[in-house]
Amino acid sequence: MGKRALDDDFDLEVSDLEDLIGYNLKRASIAVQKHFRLAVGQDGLSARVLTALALTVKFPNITQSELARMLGIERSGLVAVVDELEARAYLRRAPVPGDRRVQALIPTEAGRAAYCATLRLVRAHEAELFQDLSPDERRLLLGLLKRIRAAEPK
Amino acid sequence: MGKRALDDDFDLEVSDLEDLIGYNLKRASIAVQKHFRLAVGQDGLSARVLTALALTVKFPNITQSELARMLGIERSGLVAVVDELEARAYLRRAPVPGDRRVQALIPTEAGRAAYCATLRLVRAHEAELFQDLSPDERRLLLGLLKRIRAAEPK
DNA sequence: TATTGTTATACTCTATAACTATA
DNA sequence: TATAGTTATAGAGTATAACAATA
Repeated sequence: MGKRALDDDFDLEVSDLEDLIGYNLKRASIAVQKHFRLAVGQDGLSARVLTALALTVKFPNITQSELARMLGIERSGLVAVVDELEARAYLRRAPVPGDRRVQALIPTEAGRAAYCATLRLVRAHEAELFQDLSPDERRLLLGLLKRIRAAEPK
Repeated sequence: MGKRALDDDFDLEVSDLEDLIGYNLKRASIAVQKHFRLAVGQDGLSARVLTALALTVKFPNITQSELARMLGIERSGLVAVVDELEARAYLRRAPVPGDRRVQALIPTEAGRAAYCATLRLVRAHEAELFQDLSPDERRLLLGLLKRIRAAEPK
């Protein structure tokens, strides 16, 4: 057993999973999403459907390709999401004059209302879950997370 | 259109997805995991298999039920993980004298070496990915994430 | 040729329920 | 009856590849 092996053992002592940002990020994200599901309920929108609805409300007439790019998923994966939102009558696929390949996504009044209602639930859920973080700490955390997101590969 | 609707619109203006901690947490986590997979390579351990190996190295003779509880997943989901680690000869399932229901997980020398090597890759990946966060900022982030994890429901 | 939406398909991660062998 | 490990199965969520319609 040479110095190399000893160094390895030392590394094991002083640094493990709990010191990795990625590990803590994932566990924290899972914790928040569990709480999210409890907050929006059994029949509530899933996180990914909510984000799709949010972007449709924010950018009416967005196309599915644009939406997929913003969400960071493939076009193919978005079909089921838009199907669900259309089945709930929260948006409709509308033809675009001038390019018959494209379907514009247009939120309905019910869609906007559902978005506002769900967002209110989610804000309440975050207020409760993060109650022992001060406003300064929340702002700090948000800023750090955005900087990490900005370093995303590809 | 009464005051209620106007308030909703105002809320929409000042607060959207980008202000939610949960949304940023998930996107940041996805970004880090993408980078993680690039760092460990095609044949490298996945994050969940690495965490199982890490806990086996840290707590030799741990049982699968204990490991599942620590990882926050069901016993059933752990079987494939332990199968993979055993197939790689990184650990073995060993009978426990006194209770023939239990299988203790014992890391092999190759398992400890693989854990050290992978952890070194992961630390390099985090050092690169988080290079524009100062040491203070990283410590701060870790602390905030741990406090969020501590609030996990159930 | 390239792009949009779509289908088919598969893989990862996770959960629930039921089985077996023990205790 | 309760527990440990296991199997079978299903459901999200995602990705790749291919296709038809259109540009």
